[in-house]
Amino acid sequence: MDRELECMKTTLDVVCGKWKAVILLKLSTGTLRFGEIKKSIPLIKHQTLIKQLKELEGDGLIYREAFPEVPPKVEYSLTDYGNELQPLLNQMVDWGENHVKDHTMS
Amino acid sequence: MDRELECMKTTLDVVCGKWKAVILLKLSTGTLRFGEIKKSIPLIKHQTLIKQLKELEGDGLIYREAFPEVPPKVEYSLTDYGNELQPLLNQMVDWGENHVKDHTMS
DNA sequence: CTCTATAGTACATTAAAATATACTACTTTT
DNA sequence: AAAAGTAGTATATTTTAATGTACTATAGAG
Repeated sequence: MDRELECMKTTLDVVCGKWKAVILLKLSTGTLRFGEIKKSIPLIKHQTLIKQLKELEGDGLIYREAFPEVPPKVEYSLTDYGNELQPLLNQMVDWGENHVKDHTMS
Repeated sequence: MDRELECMKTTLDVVCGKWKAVILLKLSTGTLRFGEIKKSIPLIKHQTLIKQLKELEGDGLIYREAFPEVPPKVEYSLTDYGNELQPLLNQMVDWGENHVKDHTMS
């Protein structure tokens, strides 16, 4: 088919959840616990975060490590695969930087 | 709030429709008619394309020019604003290039 | 003995996106 | 006179994504 289209679609499918790129961005500075991610993205809903983390893990972009403690402790970090997204993430921030205006969040 | 998050969200909201980035990519090589875009993205549905084009136009990323002919002729092209997305679009293709595998389209 | 803290699960509901189907306008071609 | 071609509109339906609410486990603090 159309190789370029196929490549674009691959990226699009992996990165374009409502908050996925934001989550990846947060993790790009290092490992974070579930609660830390949540706090750093105030508008994300609990269930939504859980779901997107699962999908990102399923796509091999992030790594999940659960510690057998009480209360539970779970750390998330980028895989090498996910790390390769960094230039893209930065580019996204850059474009937004120049075009964010009266953009209201939801 | 969090500036970086806000910028990322701006970009995410504008680019992340199911086919938006693909449409922008197609237009990045020049003006195309509605039917040409449609043919170049075989899996996109008629209504979906119409809707995404409208949203892209509403977001100021593409320009729509309708010619008063019969049958109708409508051309789409990137605005300057949309053109600034090119580095990002290329980056998306690049990442996909390295990670497209058994990716099945839908 | 009760309360707090964390990272979930389970289930129901709502909202949004995608899809399907049918129809339109007007000119040119057959 | 009928058919084809383009870029839509209108409407209904289905699919997917996002939310909301309630509940769980268990150690340590008080």
